Amino acid sequence: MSGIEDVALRAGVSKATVSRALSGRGYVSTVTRNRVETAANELGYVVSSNASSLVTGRTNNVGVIIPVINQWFFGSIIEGVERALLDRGYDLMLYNLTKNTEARSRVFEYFLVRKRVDAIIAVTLEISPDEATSLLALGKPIAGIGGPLAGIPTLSIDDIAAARLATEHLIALGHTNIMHVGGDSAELMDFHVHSKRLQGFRDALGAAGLPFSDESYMATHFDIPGGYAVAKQILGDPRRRPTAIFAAADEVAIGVILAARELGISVPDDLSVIGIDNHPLAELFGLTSIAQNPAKQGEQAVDLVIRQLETSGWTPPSIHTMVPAQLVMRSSTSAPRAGAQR
Amino acid sequence: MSGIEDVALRAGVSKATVSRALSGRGYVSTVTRNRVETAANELGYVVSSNASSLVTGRTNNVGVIIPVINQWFFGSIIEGVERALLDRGYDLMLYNLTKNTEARSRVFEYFLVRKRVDAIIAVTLEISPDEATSLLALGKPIAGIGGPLAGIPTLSIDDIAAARLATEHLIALGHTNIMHVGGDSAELMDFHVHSKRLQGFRDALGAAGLPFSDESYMATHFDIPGGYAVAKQILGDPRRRPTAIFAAADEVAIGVILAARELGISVPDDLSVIGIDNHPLAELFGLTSIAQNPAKQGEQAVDLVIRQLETSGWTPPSIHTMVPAQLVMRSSTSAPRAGAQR
DNA sequence: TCCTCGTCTGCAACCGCTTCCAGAATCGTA
DNA sequence: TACGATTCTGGAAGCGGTTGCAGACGAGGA
Repeated sequence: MSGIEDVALRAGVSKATVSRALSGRGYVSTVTRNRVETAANELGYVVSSNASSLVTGRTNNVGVIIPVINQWFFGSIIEGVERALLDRGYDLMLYNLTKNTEARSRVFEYFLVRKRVDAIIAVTLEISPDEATSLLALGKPIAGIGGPLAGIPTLSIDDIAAARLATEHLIALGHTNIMHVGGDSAELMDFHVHSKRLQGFRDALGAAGLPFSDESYMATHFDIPGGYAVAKQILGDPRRRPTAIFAAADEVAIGVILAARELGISVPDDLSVIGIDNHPLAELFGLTSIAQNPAKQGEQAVDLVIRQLETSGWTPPSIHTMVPAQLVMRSSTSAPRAGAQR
Repeated sequence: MSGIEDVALRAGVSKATVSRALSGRGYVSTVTRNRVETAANELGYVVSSNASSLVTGRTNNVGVIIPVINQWFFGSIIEGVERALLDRGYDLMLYNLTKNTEARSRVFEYFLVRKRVDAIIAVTLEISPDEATSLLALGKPIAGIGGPLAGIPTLSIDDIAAARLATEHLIALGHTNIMHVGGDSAELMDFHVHSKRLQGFRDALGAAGLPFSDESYMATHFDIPGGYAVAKQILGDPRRRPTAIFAAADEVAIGVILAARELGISVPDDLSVIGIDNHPLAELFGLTSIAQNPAKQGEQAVDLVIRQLETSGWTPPSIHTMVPAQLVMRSSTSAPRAGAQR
């Protein structure tokens, strides 16, 4: 492990010049730069990011706080963030923030604080006021996916609009008896999501003059088994069965489709199903969906914090940005069978 | 941002004593320690891990190199690794090593080298000899999940045994016409996996005196659509249809089940299906499987590197360790229908 | 010709902590 | 009482870089 001194010796220059040559800061003549570079290569020299960080105050790390890893939406975000960070020369430090309060407070009180990250990306964080305060108190660039979160710039699809879009699609097809299967608010996702998608659903129903009641909505886990379980209940009673179901996520929708198949209910002839996400499995199930792109949201969040880091003085508006989401039509939705309405 | 000097002043001691008091190394009287601690708390002091790393040479980071994030097996590993690392006071630096050669070499030549991690966990790495050399050259503790990998300790289930176990289960039920759907070797997984699971399949067939031919095996993508697509082919021709399919992964197996359902083939009456993983969705599909626990494998890998880091002189044997995998019986396998054999 | 300015380089002072070393204080025991 | 061992503390030297400052040099302008 050779140090900068060794390179300096070998190149016949001072440490300062080596530093300047290698980092590209300050004046260095071309010939000197080349000498330094070859010397560094020959020695296999690589700067100690610790030493460098110590004086510059920059770690070139970005912390990512995320509540779940093993789920399409979250995994995609991580992939997008990771790629974008590496492209810009930053490393990704991953913190899986579960509801486990012990590990949770440890992240806030211990890990994030030790001056190890330059910026933070918080993904669909259900955050307590205290936690928000500690985050802000770090004085570091932050961006959130999900939200809105007071005081920090966030981005996500417009959940209300997406839900409205999905519902309107069903209404436009002629459905009047539509149910919504949404997220359980105890789930570990930004709780706004669930209420907003429900809100969009209600808005669309209202705008079309369709009734909304307690029976129009059921909550479940945000995954395939969750959708399956609740659909088994909903579809079990033929007299109460809707002609269409809007699921708050594709995974839930797929569970619904599986349940319908098991019950001999044809999709879309007897039941139209629509979800949100455009999950990779949507194609296989012919699932009509509202597409969003979590990987891209990750990249955008990276842009937000990196730009803040690299253009001094610039601060993004602490505002919630809506990214677009479009309808992707497939075969799980169609006009209701004639006479199928109650 | 107060430094150690401020704490020293406030506590009326020297920097050296503050350092000792806070790190718990060396002699410090109880009363002094308390004074230092309250001073530190009052100032909200927290050590700069950079400065500390610079002198100790320890970063308290562990790098994780992983080819895929958004898949159950890999996501689970990350979860397990993350939890185990945080428990031990280490941070997780994530490197998603795709086949993209540019990003790939960047990880090897740039990121891993900058003295930013104390150890490395490599997950199912298809690694070139050059890359292996650079990894070893870092001189840092490494552990791998998957493998074996020359020169580094690795761990995984015994793929041959797991495949044999799965196949033997089918044979014990009375099946004689069994097909294997395995991974595409172009896939981004440790290629050993595919060939080993095929090997275990062949071994079991051979041991039972059953024939193996080109028609006994098909390769596909290691996911649900992959299993679905290939099963559509396999099951499309009733005369060639096996009575049982051993899929190399549960996701593939689920794709097979979905295809079978669509073709009106009853599982398990007309077709038994078994997979490997015990994926969370296995339950929903009643899928019999060989269970493995990737999160736990992640924890074990962490143990391997951390122990190496913390007990000086200790080096784990550069050996491949097999972790257990057991049969989980569900409803997707049964004896073949009488007379169903060719 | 002289001066100014931009380019290039080295010296040395840090960045914030850890740790070696030496000296002081306390303690146990001969 | 004396003395070695043990506990406790501070001074100071780094860890490996970056950067402000100043000096040297060549070129262009007055």
